[in-house]
Amino acid sequence: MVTRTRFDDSECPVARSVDAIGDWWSLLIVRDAFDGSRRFGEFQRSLGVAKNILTARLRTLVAGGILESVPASDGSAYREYVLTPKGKALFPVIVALRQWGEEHFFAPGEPHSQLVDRRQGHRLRALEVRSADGRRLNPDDTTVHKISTQ
Amino acid sequence: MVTRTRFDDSECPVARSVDAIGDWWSLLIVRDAFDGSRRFGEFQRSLGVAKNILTARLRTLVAGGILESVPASDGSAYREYVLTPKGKALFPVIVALRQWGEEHFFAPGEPHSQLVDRRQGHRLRALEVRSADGRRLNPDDTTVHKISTQ
DNA sequence: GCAATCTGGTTTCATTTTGCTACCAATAGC
DNA sequence: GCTATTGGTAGCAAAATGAAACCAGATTGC
Repeated sequence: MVTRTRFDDSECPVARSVDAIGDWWSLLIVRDAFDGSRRFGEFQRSLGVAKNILTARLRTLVAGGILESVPASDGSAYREYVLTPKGKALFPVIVALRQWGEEHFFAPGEPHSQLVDRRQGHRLRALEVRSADGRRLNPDDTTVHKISTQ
Repeated sequence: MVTRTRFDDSECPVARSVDAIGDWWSLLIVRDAFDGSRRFGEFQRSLGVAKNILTARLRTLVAGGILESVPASDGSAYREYVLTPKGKALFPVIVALRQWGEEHFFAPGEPHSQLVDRRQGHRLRALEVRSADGRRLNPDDTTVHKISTQ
């Protein structure tokens, strides 16, 4: 699961990312973690996922360095799952998925949960893909160099 | 598959997005489409996926309005699969996944494919989550309003 | 114009993953 | 101590996945 080299495409960063979080539950677990869920039971109630599946996903995410298992913050003997820096770096991915979903899966005016700026309570600005010198880029303005040495 | 209300979380845009593209192959198909793949055989060779699975995924993506089946651009009788506007709107998602992958799954100097600005051949700027008034936001600077009427 | 090949699938079947339910040990509350 | 909650595991049925064989229509070579 963690090292799943199913095809010869592994020099692509997108493929490695998808390998790490590209299944139905993992992304939603990460989303819940951003929303403040920490405990096994919180994830389980929020997602309605079977417990054995949740166990497996949490283990994979911990093994992948996306979540970390830490002592519970309430002083009890239980554990909590919190995002590592690597996990927090998924923020733009979650925001991108959220904005795409808002735009394409809800009728105008249809209610949905909303991610807002804590300071002002406003919706976020739409993500923009930009060049190194700051121009806004559309898909057609970019191209993939097959291999590069960073 | 298209309407898979597996849990009561469907007012969340992230969940609907993940429902549409959140499996291993769909995101990679979309990535390939951004990279210029159009034909069944191109996707199949690029991904190494079983043909029956690819058939199913392409059908789901077309049904979801992400890809569109159009007559082949070379004048032959075959079909091609191209991104719809809704599919092209996934660009920030793919870029976010790519940048996260570059950052966390490659050793410094390890070669990988790279998405570059076509005009200058430079790497893209890292995506930034910003508030409506332009401040850069970290995960902790945001919060989720459970329900909102757009 | 005919055979050979290529494209884009479908079918079949074995394997893997998922998900539901029941169960269970350790902890917490009282 | 007794009971409820937390955080799992075990067993099993159903669904998804994947490999391989097969196939029809389009295209190419000659």
